[in-house]
Amino acid sequence: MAFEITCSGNITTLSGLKNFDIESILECGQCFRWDKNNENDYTGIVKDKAVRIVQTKDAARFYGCTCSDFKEIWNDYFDMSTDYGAIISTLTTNDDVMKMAAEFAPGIRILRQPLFETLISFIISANNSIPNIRRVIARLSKMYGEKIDTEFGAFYKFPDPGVLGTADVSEIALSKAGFRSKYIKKTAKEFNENPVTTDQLKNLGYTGAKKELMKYPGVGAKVADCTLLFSGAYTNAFPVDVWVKKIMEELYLKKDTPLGAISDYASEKFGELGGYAQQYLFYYARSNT
DNA sequence: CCACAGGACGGCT
DNA sequence: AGCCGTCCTGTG
Repeated sequence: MAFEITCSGNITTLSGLKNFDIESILECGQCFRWDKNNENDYTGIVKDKAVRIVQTKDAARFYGCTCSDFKEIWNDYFDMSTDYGAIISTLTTNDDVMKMAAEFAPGIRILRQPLFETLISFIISANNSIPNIRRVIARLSKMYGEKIDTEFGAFYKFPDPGVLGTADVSEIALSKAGFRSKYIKKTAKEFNENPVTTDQLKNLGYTGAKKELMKYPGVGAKVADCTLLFSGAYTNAFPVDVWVKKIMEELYLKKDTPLGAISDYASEKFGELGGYAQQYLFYYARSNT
């Protein structure tokens, strides 16, 4: 690995980081459960592990994180084994648009998040705003997730499929998920009765995995692509939402290009790196338009 | 009061 | 197969 790890009890420090900017990573729309305490200072929970991360330049300190926690959870979650410098280098060759987008936020990384949490989170994201998505997920976790107390606050685990799958839709609706409440319940129920793993999705191939996810109620092409990308299953997944549609039409294509045509173009142009390209473009579009 | 937000669904043709 | 009205909730 290119960076160095120093462990001291409950604190793990990374130094010599490249292409790692905690704000870009946590606020580029791929995750919804991190809270900003200060500049470059975030707390969050993944599975049953809560952590506080404070970054200064090319170093990041993880509080509430032992060396084995980092190796078991966070190293994979933050995709630390991937060389983002090489990805940017490939994407920006002969492509001034990608050059501009990647230079805007070279510290973005694609998180490898738990599959069920990612699936439900992006069902909630349909026709919804990020602040509202965050509130709904926080309420569901508090209602149905196990409480985890730490030195830097209380956290709630993301609910298990069995719990969400057996809850009443009217009760789930108290989270303000609206018309998505019935999708949350049904998808959780189906997932619990027939669990799917990231490895199983990888064995299906991208197209097969996407079709499999689209069997769940509330999951269309965009939600399926987000789930495949942000759970670490397929880096070629290229979610096309209104922002990506807009900037792809503006910078590469022309107005009123159908969603499917944008997907095809991205697949042809970016290939296996489509997901990374999507994040640079998305973050650039959201921040500059 | 109305428009619209980081889509999916169902009922049309 | 493609088009289009509708859908909870929060914000402007």
